[in-house]
Amino acid sequence: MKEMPAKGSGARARVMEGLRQAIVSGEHRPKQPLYESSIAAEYEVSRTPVREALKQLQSEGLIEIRPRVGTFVRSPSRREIVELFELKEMLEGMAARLLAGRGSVPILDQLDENIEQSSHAVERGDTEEYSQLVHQFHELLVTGADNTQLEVHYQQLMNQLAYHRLVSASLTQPGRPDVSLSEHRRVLELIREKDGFGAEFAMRDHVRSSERATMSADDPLLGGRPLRKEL
Amino acid sequence: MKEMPAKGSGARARVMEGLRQAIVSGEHRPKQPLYESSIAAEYEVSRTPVREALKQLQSEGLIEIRPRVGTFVRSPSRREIVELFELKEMLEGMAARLLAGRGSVPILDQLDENIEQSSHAVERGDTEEYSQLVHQFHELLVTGADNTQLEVHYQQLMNQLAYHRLVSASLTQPGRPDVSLSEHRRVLELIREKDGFGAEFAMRDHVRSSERATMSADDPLLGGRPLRKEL
DNA sequence: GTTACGGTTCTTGTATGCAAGAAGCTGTCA
DNA sequence: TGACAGCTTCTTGCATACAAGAACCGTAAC
Repeated sequence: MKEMPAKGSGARARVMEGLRQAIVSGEHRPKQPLYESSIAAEYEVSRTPVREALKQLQSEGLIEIRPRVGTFVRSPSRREIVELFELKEMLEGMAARLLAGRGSVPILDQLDENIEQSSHAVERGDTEEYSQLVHQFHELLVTGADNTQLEVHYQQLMNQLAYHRLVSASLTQPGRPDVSLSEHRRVLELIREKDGFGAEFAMRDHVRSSERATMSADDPLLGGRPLRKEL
Repeated sequence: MKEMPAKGSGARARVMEGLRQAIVSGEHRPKQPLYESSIAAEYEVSRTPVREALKQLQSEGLIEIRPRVGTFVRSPSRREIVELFELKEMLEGMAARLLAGRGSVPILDQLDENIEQSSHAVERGDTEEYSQLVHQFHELLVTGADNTQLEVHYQQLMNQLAYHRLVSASLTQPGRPDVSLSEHRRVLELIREKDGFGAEFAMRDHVRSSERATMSADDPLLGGRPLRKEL
């Protein structure tokens, strides 16, 4: 009916990308209802592609569809967050080990560059900038592992966590950025030394450390209360 | 239109469950086309719930939808299989470690029982029976870790691998069942001793050992050719 | 005040019709 | 014989109409 081609391929893909972005970024708050008809109107498509997109997002754990009732943005419980961090620890540890085993690849230079920029950001006390660099560091690591399946599961996991929101909150704790940065340095060092298991465990330690910092921080989108009190 | 209630809830759930089972079990062979209209007719529903089910199965990596062309059962490439095993190693290692950390839980007795039965099956040379017990052992381990997120990712991974098919093939190699069983014993032993990291690494070693056996075995559903030659 | 009941109005679930694009076939021409 | 253009016939993609169930609100009885 409408001939607006918009972006890439079909209507469903467009809707899914838009919704996922909106949910992960926090634009759509947890528990918020998502009406098929509203979304359809917003994207100027019919309900059919919207429904298909919603079903896929449900598979990814981002939303919850209660039959004949409604669709809602899902917010992980405290227990789920702990579980997701446990998984994150394994996946990122795996990434570090695999990357160490790949020898010298260009991505290592990007990681060096990241550490360099992070160092400056921390010195300046620019937590917003550092927060993004942290995100990039972890992304580079997982990408550099060169394992597509790992990447897929990792992305799904991170979407559920709405990770960048959490980490931003954790970095406001005094001293946390310095600790975080030195842990990043240590991981990269071991990767450069091709010490696979050393890198894996340094990374796993780092994730646990980051988890502790995150869980004791306040998340502004969860009502500003510490996560440790949520459940 | 038809009032056959069949199983549980809605048409989509029924179709999805049926299709997933058919694909994972090998009833639908790789590369085989799946026509929406045929499936709709088979389940006596319209194309709409079928389409939604297919989209979800695509998210899980079981099928591939080529727009305006058709839907096909996906078969992982050799590279993907290697990647999936690398993930499996981490996830099952994690499960063993978590289970060791839980202390004495009833599931440990089920694992003992499993080892007991496995022992008899191996002695009798009943590889079919042992194959199922292997499957159960790994399932029990992951379930016993008591981490829902882990379970979800694990199940998704195993569905993609069509794991039980692969493992059946690997167990036909002479001596393999004995090695496999003794590795299972070792893992459970370390779990009983509450040695988390010991259990994790014993399990990871076991998965790698199992991977090597699998990759050199013939898979009857992949044309009977060794996987190592596929790509 | 509280509770039970009925109807209204939402929501999502499913069926169906039509459009768009891809693959393959067929006939023609060089 | 080989190649190419056009058509036929498939497929999925999307839009729309209708059905079914859930939540909610108002009313009446206790």
